[in-house]
Amino acid sequence: MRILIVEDAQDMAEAVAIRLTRAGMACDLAGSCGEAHDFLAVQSYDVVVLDINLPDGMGTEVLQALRARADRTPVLMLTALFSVDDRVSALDLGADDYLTKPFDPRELEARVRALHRRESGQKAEELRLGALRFNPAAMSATRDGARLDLTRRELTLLALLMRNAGKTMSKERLYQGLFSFDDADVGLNAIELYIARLRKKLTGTGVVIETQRGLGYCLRATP
Amino acid sequence: MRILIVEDAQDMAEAVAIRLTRAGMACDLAGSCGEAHDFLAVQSYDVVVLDINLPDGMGTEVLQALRARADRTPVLMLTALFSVDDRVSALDLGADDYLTKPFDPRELEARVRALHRRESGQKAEELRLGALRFNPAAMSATRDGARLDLTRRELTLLALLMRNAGKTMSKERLYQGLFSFDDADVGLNAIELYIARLRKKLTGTGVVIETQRGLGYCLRATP
DNA sequence: TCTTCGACGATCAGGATGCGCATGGGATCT
DNA sequence: AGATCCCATGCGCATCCTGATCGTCGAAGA
Repeated sequence: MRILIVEDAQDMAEAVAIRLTRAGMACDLAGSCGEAHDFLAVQSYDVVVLDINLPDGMGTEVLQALRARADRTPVLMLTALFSVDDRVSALDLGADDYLTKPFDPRELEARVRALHRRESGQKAEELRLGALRFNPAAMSATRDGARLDLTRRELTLLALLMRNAGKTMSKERLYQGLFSFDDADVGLNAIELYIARLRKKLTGTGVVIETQRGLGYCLRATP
Repeated sequence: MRILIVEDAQDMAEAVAIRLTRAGMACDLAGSCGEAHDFLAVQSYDVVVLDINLPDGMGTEVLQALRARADRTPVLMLTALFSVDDRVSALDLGADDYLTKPFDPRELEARVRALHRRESGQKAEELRLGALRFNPAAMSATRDGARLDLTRRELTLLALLMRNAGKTMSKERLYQGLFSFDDADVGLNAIELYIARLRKKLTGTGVVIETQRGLGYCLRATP
C-alpha cells in the first residue's frame, strides 16, 4: 500500500511516516503543495494524507487539482482548524475523511486502512500459477500445500509478479512497488538481488522468472 | 474479536461491555448514531450490537448506512419495543439477529458469539489443531482433556490464531482484535509479550506459533 | 557466420539496520 | 495479597542492502 503524506511540520510528518511504515505501508513525504503536485504527477497512491495548512497554499488546492483530473484516490484531510465549515468544504471538494489535530497516530493508521479497504473492496482471492499458489489473506505462498519460506520483501515482490503474471514488469515498476522515496538511496540492483533469491526459492514450482534484457522481468509457468 | 456496542443508556452499555470484555472481546462504546458512524468509518468489527432507540435517530439508520456501502458485518439489534413490525423491518434492513430488552446478558454473549461463528464460517463450536482443543463458548483450551491455565488476553490471542490457523497474522491485525480504542496507549510489543507467554504454555500440545519476521505470526500443527 | 566489445544482469560476502525476544518492575484489577 | 497486565530496556540475529566482481547477452563489424 502506497501513501503520500503532505504535511509541512517536519516532526509531525516523520512521526506519521514512521508509524505507517511500520504498518507495512510505503510512504512518501511532501512538504508543500508544489511537492505534492510533483509526487502526484509521477506516482499513483492508494491513499493521500493531506494537511490543510501548507506554506505555499491550502491543501484543498491539491485536492481540487486531483479531483479535477478525475483522480479518485482516497484523501484524508488533516486540519488544526475546528471549524465545521472547513470540514464541510473539505468533504464537498471530495475528501473522503478528515482528522483534526492533535490526533492519535493509531487512529490515523486505522482510518488510512479503512479508506484503502473501502476503495479496494476486499479483493483477496487466491492467485494460482503452475504449482504455485499465493494467498493474500494468509500472506503466504504455497506449493503442494507446503509453505514457501519467504521474507517480507520476497513476498511483496512475488505478489507484484503474480498479480501481473505474463506481463513484463520493468525494474523501475517493481522498484516503485517495493520501496518508498524514503528508501531513496536504495540501489536499483536491489531488485536483481531479490529476483535472484526468489528464483532460487521458486525452483520446482513450475514457475520461472524470465529476464527480458533491458525491459524487465516476467513471471510465467514453465511448459 | 472486536465488538462495537451502540447504546445510549450508559449503565446498560457498560454492563454489556464488561460482560463481553470478560469473555475476551475487545469492545468500543458508541452512545449515538453519530459516534457509531465515526467508529465504523475507522475500524472494522466482527459484530455490531445496535440499540434501536438512540438520542440522534434510529439505530436502523446506522444499519442502513452500513449495508449501503456493502458492509456485511453481522448486526445484532437491541430493542425495547415489542412490535413485530420493528423486528421485521430491522431484519429487512439487513440485521442478522435481534434481542428484546430486558435480556439475559448471557444470552447476548452467546448470540454475539454465534453471529461471529456464522460469519467466519466456523463449522463446529470447538476448534481443534494438533492435540489442542479450544472452546470459544467456555473460553477454555484443553490438551488431552487437561485444561491449560491461560489468562484472558492469552485466550483471546489464542482464539484469534486458532481461527486463522495457517495464516500469517500481522502484529497489527492481532492488535486490532485484542485491544479496543480505550487501550489506545498500549504498545505494539505487548503482542510480542503475549506471543511469548502463549508459546511457553503451548509446549507439548503439538501446536507452535511461528514467527515470520516483518510479517507476523502463524499458528500451525507440528509435523 | 564468426568475433569482439560494451553493457546489462547475476552473484557473493560483509556490514548496518532494526525486528523480535527476554527480563524486571510498576500499575491495575480481582 | 495475589494475579494479571503492560512498559522500558538491552541484546542477538534474521534480514536487508551495498559494492565489487564475474558471467552473459546482443549488436556491430569484418
